[in-house]
Amino acid sequence: METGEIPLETLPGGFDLQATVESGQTYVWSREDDRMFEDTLAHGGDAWYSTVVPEAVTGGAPAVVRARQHDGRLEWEAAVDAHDHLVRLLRLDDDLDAIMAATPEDPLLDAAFDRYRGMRLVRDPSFPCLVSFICSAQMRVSRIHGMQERLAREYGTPVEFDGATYHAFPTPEQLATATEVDLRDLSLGYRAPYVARTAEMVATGEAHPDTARSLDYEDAREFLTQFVGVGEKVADCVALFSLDFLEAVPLDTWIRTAIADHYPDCEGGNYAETSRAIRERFGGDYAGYAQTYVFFHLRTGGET
DNA sequence: CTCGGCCCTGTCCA
DNA sequence: ATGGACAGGGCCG
Repeated sequence: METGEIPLETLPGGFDLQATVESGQTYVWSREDDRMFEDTLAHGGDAWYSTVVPEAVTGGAPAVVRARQHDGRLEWEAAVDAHDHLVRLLRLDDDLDAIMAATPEDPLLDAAFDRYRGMRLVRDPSFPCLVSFICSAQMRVSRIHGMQERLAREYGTPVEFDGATYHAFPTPEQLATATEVDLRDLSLGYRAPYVARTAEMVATGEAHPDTARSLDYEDAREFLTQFVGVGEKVADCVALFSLDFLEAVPLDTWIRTAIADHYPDCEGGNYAETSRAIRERFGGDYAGYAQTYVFFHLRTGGET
């Protein structure tokens, strides 16, 4: 096992591991203490979290990475040198101070940024991100998380680490072997055929979410909606949480409520129009950061 | 392009 | 105990 630590005090804008991985933007991390991801962060912030870096990223075997925030450092244990993986997955390369400075002054944004100072966006591997947000339709955080764990256990490559067995998220090829009925048995409900079809599309080479990286933001969102089960909202989630489009603002029910209550002039006739207006209001290039803070602030009972 | 009906399922609450 | 509302949408006509 390799170990290491990343000092956090010099990191611009700081870091909050628990808020980052439990805020509903990523479903590839789990708590080592097996506590569920709840709707609020009730359980203290120095727990160990783990993820399995997929083979598509390592270029070799999937690699278990474990990390916890403790005493001003991000400590890690892994099968490989995990430093670069952690920087990439947890966006430790973002200058959070600069991002907040580039975001307009606004009572709601200020309150949201204050409440979870140090929370960062994530940079998930694209296929797991795509599948988990297809599963997110009309679903709570803890249940989405449960679905992803069942998919990994059932179809993912088992990986031994530190005396325990972990499971990588299934590759497109592995997941494409699942039938709609198989996935309904894992409680995916009406999302089962969407996941099966999308896995098949990626496995056969019909389309890959990474292709959207080379497009302009709005074209990328449009490109991503070709996957079955992916509308504009889910496409925005994949663009923001995996493909580095930090300007993407997923219009979920929480943000729609915030728009109605705080920015009614941003309500356009359709998704694209509203999205453009609120993106502008949130400062443009890093509007997705503002969205994620506001979303989490409101979802966890923040005053409006 | 917009609209409404419909979809699985666990949890919460009357 | 038990039924209806609800939860971070998308598909189809």
